Amino acid sequence: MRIIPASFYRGDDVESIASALLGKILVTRHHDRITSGRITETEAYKGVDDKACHAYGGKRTPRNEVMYAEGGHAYVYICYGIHFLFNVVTNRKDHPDAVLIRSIHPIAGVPTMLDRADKPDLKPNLAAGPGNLTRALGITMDHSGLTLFGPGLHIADDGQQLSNNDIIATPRIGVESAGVDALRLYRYIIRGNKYVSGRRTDPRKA
DNA sequence: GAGTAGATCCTCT
DNA sequence: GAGGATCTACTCA
Repeated sequence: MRIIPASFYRGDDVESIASALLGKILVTRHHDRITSGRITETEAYKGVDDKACHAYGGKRTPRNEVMYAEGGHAYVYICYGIHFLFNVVTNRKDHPDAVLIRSIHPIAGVPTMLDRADKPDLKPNLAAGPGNLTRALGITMDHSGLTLFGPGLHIADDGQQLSNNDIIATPRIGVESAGVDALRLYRYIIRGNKYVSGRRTDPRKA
């Protein structure tokens, strides 16, 4: 198991990076409590040209400033006032691409995750969906701006390989206000994996 | 099993 | 003051 190097995040093809992150291991350590899980669902957000992206049109605010940092940083923000959402910043400095990590398959520290999520036993939704994921892993605004190579937060590769057949691309969730950009196949999930957010309504049906 | 509505509060305009 | 990259419980078939 090795920590993914900075070069992995600094390419300019955020779609490739988003699909390549599937199967990798996301690890957090907080007060010596280690929690980790295999990434099963991601979404690509393609910088200034993507209407669903916080940096669309070059928008730059204190909140999204981290997106303009060099690839390999964590971008965490609060959504709907209650959920933390965890993104991986990609591309070079001043190119604000990001990959939203939506779901993991819990591996290490399951009791800790259950404790944080206030759930009695392990179910597929323990860390499925971006809000549930950050809650289970203990990710908060304190993690925003950190690099993904430190002891408290990193993404590792345990050598597992996924073929193109194992990966499904779908439209992203919850971004219908982004018009045609909402239809782009920028969401990636592992085929047949239970540990994926189970939103039951398709935002495109309307 | 599928669809709907309410909770909740930060950020930006 | 409006809107948002969500989640969960509830209702209905």
